[in-house]
Order: sequence, then structure tokens, then C-alpha cells
Amino acid sequence: MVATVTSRAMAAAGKGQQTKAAIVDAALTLASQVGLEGLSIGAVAELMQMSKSGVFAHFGSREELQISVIKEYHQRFEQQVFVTALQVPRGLPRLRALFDNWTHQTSAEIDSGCIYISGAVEFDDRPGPVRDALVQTVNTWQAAIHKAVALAVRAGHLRADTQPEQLAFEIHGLILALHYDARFLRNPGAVKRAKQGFEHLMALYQI
Amino acid sequence: MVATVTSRAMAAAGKGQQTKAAIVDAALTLASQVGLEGLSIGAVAELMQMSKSGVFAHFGSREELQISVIKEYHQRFEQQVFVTALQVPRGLPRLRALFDNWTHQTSAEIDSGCIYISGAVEFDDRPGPVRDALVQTVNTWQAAIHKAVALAVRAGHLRADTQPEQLAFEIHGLILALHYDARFLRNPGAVKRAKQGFEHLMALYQI
DNA sequence: CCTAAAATAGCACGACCGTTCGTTTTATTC
DNA sequence: GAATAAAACGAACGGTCGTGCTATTTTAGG
Repeated sequence: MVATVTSRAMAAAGKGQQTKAAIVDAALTLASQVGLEGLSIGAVAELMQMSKSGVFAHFGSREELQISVIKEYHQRFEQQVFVTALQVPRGLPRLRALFDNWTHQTSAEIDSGCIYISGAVEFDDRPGPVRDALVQTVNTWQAAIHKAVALAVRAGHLRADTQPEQLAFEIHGLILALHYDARFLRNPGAVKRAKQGFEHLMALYQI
Repeated sequence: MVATVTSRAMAAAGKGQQTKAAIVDAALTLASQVGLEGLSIGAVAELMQMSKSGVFAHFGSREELQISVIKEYHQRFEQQVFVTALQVPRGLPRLRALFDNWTHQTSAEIDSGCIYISGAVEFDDRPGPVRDALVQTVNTWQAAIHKAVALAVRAGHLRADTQPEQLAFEIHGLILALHYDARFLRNPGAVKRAKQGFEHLMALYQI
């Protein structure tokens, strides 16, 4: 049984679009474990119970498959972390929800890492369309955090002289340390550390 | 066929030890750019202007080469970041020197990443001796930070209720964010962000 | 039901990988 | 300088990889 096709806009889509979506889904699962660079068409084909060339034909190149995975991850990440937080009132509550969702997303699946993090390491020195797609996606996400912080400042929930980029940097650091300790070092107390770090920041920026 | 066994194999460092050290040096340079997983014997051989098998013979396996690289990196890192800081009085001054050295080490070579960071991503899900060596090395380093923080607490430079692991976690986050922003996103302001983040932490833990 | 188009399979190529093995060169010791 | 040990080489093997090319199967529309 193949992995369930995600409910995407595939209403009038032909069978090709469906299997393509299923392939991206499988590839994302795989890339979360072995990284974008470790992603191989053969492994995806085996997981899909298809031939290598059958998988290949949908993308035309491995890079295109990698980019498709990045876009899919971006969509899911945005939905799971960002869109959900929009239901919370803007300002500090939303910023807190954002961090909670982010923490949850990072720690929930210990056996599937964050592509934004693994991809950053893999493509920090490797120019090309894959890196470009990754950078653009990350920039979009970081801009969203900046905005959320700025909203909290404007709402009077954080000190007026708060630099959004600085706080976003520090928050990002907490997430990265969480990912490092939880996924690599297998330290069970990492989530608690990240949450307490966030409280520290909030105390600092509210004085 | 002499009866008097005079195995001087382990006497003064022969030529073999020299070239082996040179190979490890080249391999470390390479691994800093393409990661431990991207490290190939062929590439090292080309850089050394040696044959693949000539390089291979010194280690017996690629994993052993990777482990040698890790140990070499550990030694240099320890020397550059840790030993240097020991000349500064213990407590807050030393902790600050530690962070400065660490920041400098992380940001100095923008075109050669930190193996502790790239290795963590590459081996978070890949069991084996290479991962073990990496984990052990990182643990050693983190223990050193804990100790430095604890010394600062005992010296009265930081709040008495400071949790060394928590502060070390937050400091580690700043370094990771610095590495991410500087090396992947190529953001020139990352160093300043990290330094300011450290000052924030110091203010927080000194109240 | 039939047919054009889309989707998938099968196969092969060239490149690179780690590793093995026998040989040759270089270094050390008597 | 000869004898011996260490070091480096070169070729080859089995493997995986991405990618083309050519059939074959499956799907969709009249």
C-alpha cells in the first residue's frame, strides 16, 4: 500500500498528477530522514514500488525532485506552524503560539528532521537552483517571524525598542539548539530547555 | 631472519606518520567544505596528489578516515577555543573569552563550516563508529561549557540559581544561529546578533 | 470499442564510489 | 651497497548513482 496522497488540489487532475504528488510525499518522507542530498531516485522508486525511470519521468532531473520536496515541505510547515497560529490574537499570544507550534514541529518527529536545517548544512556551499529554492523559502519564513515580533511590539506586548531581527535570531537559536540536542544528542530534556529559553527571552524583552 | 627482534616500527615517527598527518589535514580541509559524508577518498587523493589506494592504505576504511578527521578537528577546536580561554581568569571573564573564541572560530572561516554542526545533521540518524566518535567529542565540549558556567556561578559572577545546562543550551543556540545565518544565508550582521544575544543572556543571568 | 496520448517499465551508459590485490618504488637497517 | 621493510601505485571489481532511449502498458476521449 502506497502512502496516502495528501489532499491537495487534485480534483480534475489526471493520474499523472496524483502519482506525482504521491512521489513527492514519499520523497519528503525519505528526505526528512536522509537529507535532500541523500535523497536518491532509486530509493524513492523502491518506496513507491515503481521503476526508477518511472519516477524520474515526472521530474526530469533529481534537482527538480529536490525542489518539489522543498516546496511541499514549505507548504506543510507553513500550514502546521504559521496558519494555525493565525487563529490566535496577534501580539504576544500569537508569537507564543508560533513558537509552540515550531517547537512541536521540531520535536514531534524525532526520526524525521527539519529540512530547513539539514538543507542549510548541505547547501551552504553548493550553489544552484536547489539552494536558491531553499534560501527563498527560509527567508519567507524568517520574514514571517519578524512580522510577528513587530506586531507584538506594536501591540505594546514587548518593549518598544525591540529589534525584531534580534529577537527572531535568538528564537531561531533556541529552535536550532533544540533540534541539535533532541535529534543528534538524543537529550530528552531539550524541549524543556527550549521552552524555558523562550520564557527568558520574553522576560528580557518585556522589562 | 635475525633472531634479535628489533621492531622499530613504533620508534621515531617515520615517513608514513608524516604523510598520514598530511592526509588528515587535507581531509579536514575538504570535510569542512563538503561534510564528513561528502568526504571521498578519491578527492583527498587528488588533493594530496597521491593514488586512491595510497591514501586508503593509511586508514583501512573510509570510516577510519572520517574518525581521524573528527579527532583532528576536536584537537584544533579545543586548542583554539578552549585552551586559549584558560589564560583568562575563571568566572565571567573566561566564559566571555570562551564565547568570543567560539564565535570567532564559527564566523572566521565562512567558507569552511563547523564539523560539529554539519556532522550532527549528517549522522543524527546513522548509527556507527563515526557517529559515536562525533557524539563523544561534542559531549566533551559541552561538558567544558557547563563547567565554565558553573565556575562563573561559584565565583559569584552569575546568579546562584543559574542552571549551567540551561545557559549552555542558550549559548549553543546563539552559535548555531550564527552558523546558520552567516554560512547559509550569508547574512553579514549575524556576528553582531550573536554577540548581542550573549549580552542579553549575561544581563538575564546577572540580575 | 478504438485510438491517440500519457504514463510507466526495461535496459544501458558513463561516472564515481570504497575496497582489494599484486606490483613497484622508496626508505631504513645491517 | 645489499637486504629488508614500509609506502605508494595502478588496475580492477562490484556497487550505486543520475540520466537517456526505446518499448510497452495504461489511461482518457470520441
